[in-house]
Amino acid sequence: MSEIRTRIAPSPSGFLHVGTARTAIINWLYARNKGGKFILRIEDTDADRSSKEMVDAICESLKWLGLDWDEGPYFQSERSELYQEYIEKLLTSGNAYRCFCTPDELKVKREEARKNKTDYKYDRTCLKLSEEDIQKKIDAGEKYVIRVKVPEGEVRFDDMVYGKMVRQGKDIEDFVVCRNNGRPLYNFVVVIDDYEMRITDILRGNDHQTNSFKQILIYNALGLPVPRMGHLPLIFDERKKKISKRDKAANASDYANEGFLPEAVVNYLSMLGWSPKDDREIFTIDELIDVFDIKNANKSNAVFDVVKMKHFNSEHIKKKSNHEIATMIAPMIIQAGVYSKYGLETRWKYFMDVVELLKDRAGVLSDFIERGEYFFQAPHTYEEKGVKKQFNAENAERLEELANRYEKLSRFTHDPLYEALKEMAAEIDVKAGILIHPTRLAVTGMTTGPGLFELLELIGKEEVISRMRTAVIYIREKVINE
RNA sequence: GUCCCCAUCGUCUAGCUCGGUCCAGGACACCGCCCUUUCACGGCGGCGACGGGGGUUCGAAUCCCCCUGGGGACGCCA
Repeated sequence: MSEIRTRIAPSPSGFLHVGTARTAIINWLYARNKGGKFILRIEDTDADRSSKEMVDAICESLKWLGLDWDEGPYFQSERSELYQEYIEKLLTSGNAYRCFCTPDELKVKREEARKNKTDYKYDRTCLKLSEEDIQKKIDAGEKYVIRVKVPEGEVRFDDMVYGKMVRQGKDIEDFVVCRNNGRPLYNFVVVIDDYEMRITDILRGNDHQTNSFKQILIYNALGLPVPRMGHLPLIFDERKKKISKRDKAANASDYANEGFLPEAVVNYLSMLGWSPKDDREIFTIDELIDVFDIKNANKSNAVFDVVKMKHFNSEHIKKKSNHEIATMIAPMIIQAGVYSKYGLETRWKYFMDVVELLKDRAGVLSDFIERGEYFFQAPHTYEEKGVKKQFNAENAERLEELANRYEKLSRFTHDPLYEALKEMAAEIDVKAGILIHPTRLAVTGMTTGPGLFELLELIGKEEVISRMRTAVIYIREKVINE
C-alpha cells in the first residue's frame, strides 16, 4: 500500500478557524497514526481576500498546536500555469464549456428563481452556443468563465465517515471552474492540487459534502484517480449553527493567550465529532495518535463547549511538571508586571513551589497569575466581601497579636505556624478558623486559596509579618473612618 | 425552492455493525454529603436522554417505513 498523504488547506482570509483547526488535527492524527505525511497548502486563489499576515498567523497557530507538516506550505497562487493546462484539457475533451453570461445576468435569474420559490440552476444558455458564436464572442473580446458540463447519471463515492454517498447529476448545476479573468476557482484547483500532491485521503468538514461530488466530476472528466474522502461533522456554537468567525471560540489563535495548553486544545477538539469509543477522554498527544481511527468518527454535529475545554485544560495542567508550567507562565508574569524576569530567575525554586500550590486549582494558565499574584507582591487591595466580614477592630487586635507571636517563631514552617495559631485560638477561646480567615485576607488579599500555613511558609516570615501589620493599620484607619 | 446529511441526558459521548447482558454507561456542568481553616482537589451520591408514530420480532435505543426536528450546500468565496 502506498504512503498515506493527507493535507490541511486553509484559506488565508482570516485567523485559524476552530473548524479548520479540528480538521487539521484529524488529518494530522490520521497521517501520524498511519506513518503518512501531512501537507500544508494555502488556498489563496482568491487574492482579494488573502493576506500574508493571515498566512503567518495560521502557520503560527498550527505550530502552536503542535501540528507539524511534512511538506509545504504550498501556495495555490504560485501554481497558475499548472491549472491552465488542466482547464485546457477539460475544454478540449468537451467536459467544460465557455459561458459568456455576465454576473449581472445571472444574478437576475437567481433572484427571480428565489422570488418564485423555485430551484435555481444555471440554465445552460451558453452550452447551446455554436462554434462560430463562441469564436465571434471571443474575437469581440467578450469575457467568459468556464463551466463544467455536468453529465447525467449518478455520482457516488464511499465516504470514510458517512458511508455510501450518491447524488444525481441532474441536481448539480454546471459550476464554474475558471473566472472570467482566467483565474481558476476552488473546486477545480483543489482537485488538481490534491492530484499533483498525491493526496490519498481527504478529510474535511461536511460543509464540503456537495463540493466533493463536484470534485469527483472533475477527477472523472480528467481521468484522474479519486482519493479517499471523508467528511467530519461540523462544530457548532451554542445556538447550534456552524461556528462563525464572530464566535468567541472561533479563533484557535486566541486559545494560547487565554491560557490553554496546546495539547489540551488538540485533545478537546479531537473529541468533537470523534471518540475512542470507550470511557477515556483525557489523552496525551502520543496516546491520541496511537488510538486514533477514522472509523470512530461521529456523524452528528457537535457543540463547542469552552467549559469542558477548560476541564481538559486543567487535566493537562496536572500532567505537567512544575518546571514546565513555571516556564510557560513566567513570560505571562513578567508581562503582567507581577514580577521581574530577574526575580523569577533568582527565585526559581520558590516559583516552582508556588506552582505546586496552585496547580490543582488552575483551569487555565492565567489562573496562576490571577490567583497567585500575592506570592510575588503584597496585595494592593483586599477582597471586598472579605473586608466586610473580617476586617473589624476586634480582628485587628487579633492580627496584631498573632503577628507578634509569629515574629517570635524560630522555624517559620507549616507545623509551628499552625501550632502557634491554634494555641492563640485556644487562649482567646475561638475556633482556629476565626483567626485563619482574617490572616489569609491580610496576607493574600483574597478569601480563598491554598492551605494557609503552606502559603505562609512559602511567602516567608518577614513578608508575612509585614503584611499582617499593614493590614492592621489598614483596618484601624478604615474603622476610624466609619 | 432543490439536493445532501444527521437524530441517546443541557453539552460531549458509549451502546446501534452481530436486537435480549440497557428500567441505557461515562464525562462536563449543576445539586447534595464527606474530607477540611476557605475555595479548590479528592471521595460518595443525586438530577438528567433513546424526538413522535407505525411496523418486523417472543423481545428494539439497536432493523424497516413515515412524520417531525435540526444542520449543511446550492457564488466568477474557500
